[in-house]
Amino acid sequence: MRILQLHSNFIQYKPIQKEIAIAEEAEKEQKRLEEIVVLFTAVEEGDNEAVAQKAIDEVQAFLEKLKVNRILIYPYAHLSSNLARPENALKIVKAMEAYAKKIGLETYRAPFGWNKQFTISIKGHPLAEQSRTILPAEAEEKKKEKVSEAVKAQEKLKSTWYILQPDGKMVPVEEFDFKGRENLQKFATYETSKVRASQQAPPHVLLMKRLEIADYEPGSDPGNIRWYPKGLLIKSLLEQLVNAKMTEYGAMEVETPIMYDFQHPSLADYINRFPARQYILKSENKTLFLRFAACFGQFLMVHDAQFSYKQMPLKVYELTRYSFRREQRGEVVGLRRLRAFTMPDCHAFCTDREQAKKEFLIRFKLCMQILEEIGLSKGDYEAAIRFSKDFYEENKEFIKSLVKVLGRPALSEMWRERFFYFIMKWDFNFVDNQDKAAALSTDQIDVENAKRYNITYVDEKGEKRHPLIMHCSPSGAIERCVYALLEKAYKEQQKGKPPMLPLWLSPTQVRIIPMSDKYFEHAEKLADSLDAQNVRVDIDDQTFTMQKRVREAEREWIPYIIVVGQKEIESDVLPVRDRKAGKIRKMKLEELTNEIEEIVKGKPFKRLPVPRHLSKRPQFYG
RNA sequence: GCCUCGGUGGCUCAGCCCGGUAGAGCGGCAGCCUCGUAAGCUGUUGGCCGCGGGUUCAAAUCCCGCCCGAGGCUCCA
Repeated sequence: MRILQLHSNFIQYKPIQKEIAIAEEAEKEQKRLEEIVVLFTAVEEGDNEAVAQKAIDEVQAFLEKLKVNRILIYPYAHLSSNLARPENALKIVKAMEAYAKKIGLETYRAPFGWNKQFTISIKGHPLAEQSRTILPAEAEEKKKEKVSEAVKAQEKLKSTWYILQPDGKMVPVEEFDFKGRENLQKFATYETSKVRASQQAPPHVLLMKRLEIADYEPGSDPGNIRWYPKGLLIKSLLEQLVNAKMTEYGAMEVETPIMYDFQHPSLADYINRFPARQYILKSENKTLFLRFAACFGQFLMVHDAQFSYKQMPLKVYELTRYSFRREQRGEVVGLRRLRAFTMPDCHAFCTDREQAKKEFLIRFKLCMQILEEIGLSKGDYEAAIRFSKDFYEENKEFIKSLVKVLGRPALSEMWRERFFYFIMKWDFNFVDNQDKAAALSTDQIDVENAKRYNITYVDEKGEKRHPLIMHCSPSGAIERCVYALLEKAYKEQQKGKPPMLPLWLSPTQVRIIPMSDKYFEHAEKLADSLDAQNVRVDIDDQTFTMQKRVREAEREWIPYIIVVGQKEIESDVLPVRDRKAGKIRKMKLEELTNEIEEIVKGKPFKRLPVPRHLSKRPQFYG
C-alpha cells in the first residue's frame, strides 16, 4: 500500500463520474473539509486487512505529532503501478476507514471508483508532506530473510580468541592472566566484547586544535580535516619517514588515480567483496568512486606489467593522499577515524606461500621498527594476529615465530572459515585514553585478488601463474599516527609527566625569549646559529612579560626554551629550560645543537613552517 | 543509519527551565610596563545566539525539520 499523506488547511472535492463498474454510490456534490490530514491511498496487490490497520497505526502515530485528529481517506490509484484488483482495494479502503473510526479518529472518506475534481491547500511546515509504503507481513518476512542470510554469512566469521605467548603457547583469552599486561587486556576487551568505558571526548581532539595541528573543516564533509602549518609539518615529516623506510625496504613508489570507473569489470567485482562505503562521483555520463585504498591502482598497474619469478617478491608502494571512506556519522572522530586519510599502502607480489611467509616476517619487523621511529614504542601498541583455522593448523611454527619477534603476548583471532580475501593478517593497535583501539600497521596475505585482477607472473617453467599478494600499511594512516602520538602525550600527562611530541616532530624545537627588546639582536644571532645547524628555532618577540612567554612556550610543548638577557650577552652559557628533564640546564650553544642532532639523527628534517618571530604569526586557533 | 547530549563574539563558556535591551574570561587591537623562568596594568574591538520553518504583539529562550560536533549503538580489509 502506498499513501501520500498531506497536512492540509483545507481540501474540497467533487465526484464527477464513475470510472469503473463497481464504483460506490455517491452524490455529485462538492465537499469541503478543513484542518485535516488527507491520505491519498493506493491499494496494491497482496495488501490485506493487517496492512490497512498498520497503515492507520502509522498515520495515527504521526497525527499525534501534528496534534490533528481528523483524516480523509482518498482513494488514489496513481501512486502505484502494482495495483490490487478494484474489489479488493475497496474492501481494504473500507477496512482502513472502519479501523480508523474504531481507534477514535474523526474519519472521512472520498468515494471509490470515481473521477473526482479537487482543490487542496497544503500547510508549509516540513512535516506536512509524507509518503509511506506499507508492506504485507509476508513481504516483511522476505526482507528479514535477506538480513538473516547476511547473518548466516557472518557465521563463517565466528572467531575464537586466544593470547599467543612468545614461548609459543596459545591460551584462550578468558584463561589468560593479564597481570602486568593491562594494555593488552584493554585491547582484548575492546576486540572481543566491544565494551567502551568512555564518557568524555577523546583528548587528542582538543590537543590537535590547541596545538594548531589540525581542525575540523565545516566547509567540507565530516572526517575531512584541515591541517595548519605546524600540523602539516608533523604530517609531512611522518610521510617522509615512511616513504624513506619503504624505499629502503626495496618497494617502488608509484602514484595512481584517486577516482575509478564503477564499470571497470575487475573493480565492480572487487567492490562487492569490499563492503566499505564509497564517495560516489557523477561526471558526464560516468559514475566514478573515490578510492578507499591503493589496491586497485596498483593491481591494475601490475596487471599490465611483465615480470617473472626472478623479480619477485615484487614490491610496489604508494602513499595515498587521500584514501576515502564514507564512514557512518557516528564513527568519524577527530584524527582517529576519518573519511579522507593518508594511507601508505605497500603490496608485495610473491610466488608461493614460502616466499610470502618469509617476506611477511621481514615486513613484520620493518613495521615494528617504523612505529618505533615514529615515536610509538613497544609499550604503546598491542598486536593482533588473525588467521583461519586451516591456516593455523598448517603454519603453527610460522605464527609462533611472529610472536617471538614481537617479544610479548599478542591477541589472536581464529576464524572458523576463511571469510575475507586473505588467509591471515596481523595488526598493531594503539589503545587510547578511552580504552578504544585503533589499528596502525597491518599486513595481510591475499589469496583471491591476483585471480580477480588477472595478475600473472612467469614461473621457472615458463608458465603463467597467479602470485600471492600481501597488503601492508607500514604505519597505518598518517593522521592516525598523529592521533596516537597526541593520545600518548596525554597519557604521559595523566601520569604527571610533561606531555611532548618527539623532538624530530616538534614544530618549534628551540624557543628563544629575549628579556626585553634590548636583547633582540643577541637572540637573532643565537637563532641564526641554531638555524644553520638545522634546528627549528623561533623567537618570542612579543611585548609580554617573560613569565607569560615562558608559560606560552610550555603550553606549546616546546622541548627547549632559552631566556636571553644581560647575563647571556656577557657569557656563552645559556639557561636551557629542558622540558623532558623538567629543569633548567646550563649549556653552551654547541652542546645543545649536538644533543639535538644526536636525538634526531636519521630522521627527516623540514624547516620551521611559520615565521621565526611570534609577532609575525597569525593565530589559527584560540 | 539509530539513540542521548550539545552548537551563543576568534577560543572556552554563562543566559534557555519560567519568551521582553545578548553577558563573562581568554584572544585581537591601542597605550603604559622593559621584566630572570607557567598568566603585569588600563582602555577598546568584536555577535544572522548553527541553518530553515512554525507559534507569539515579541523567540538565543517554546515547537518542527535539517546541518555540524561529542558519547553510546552499529560499522570498521
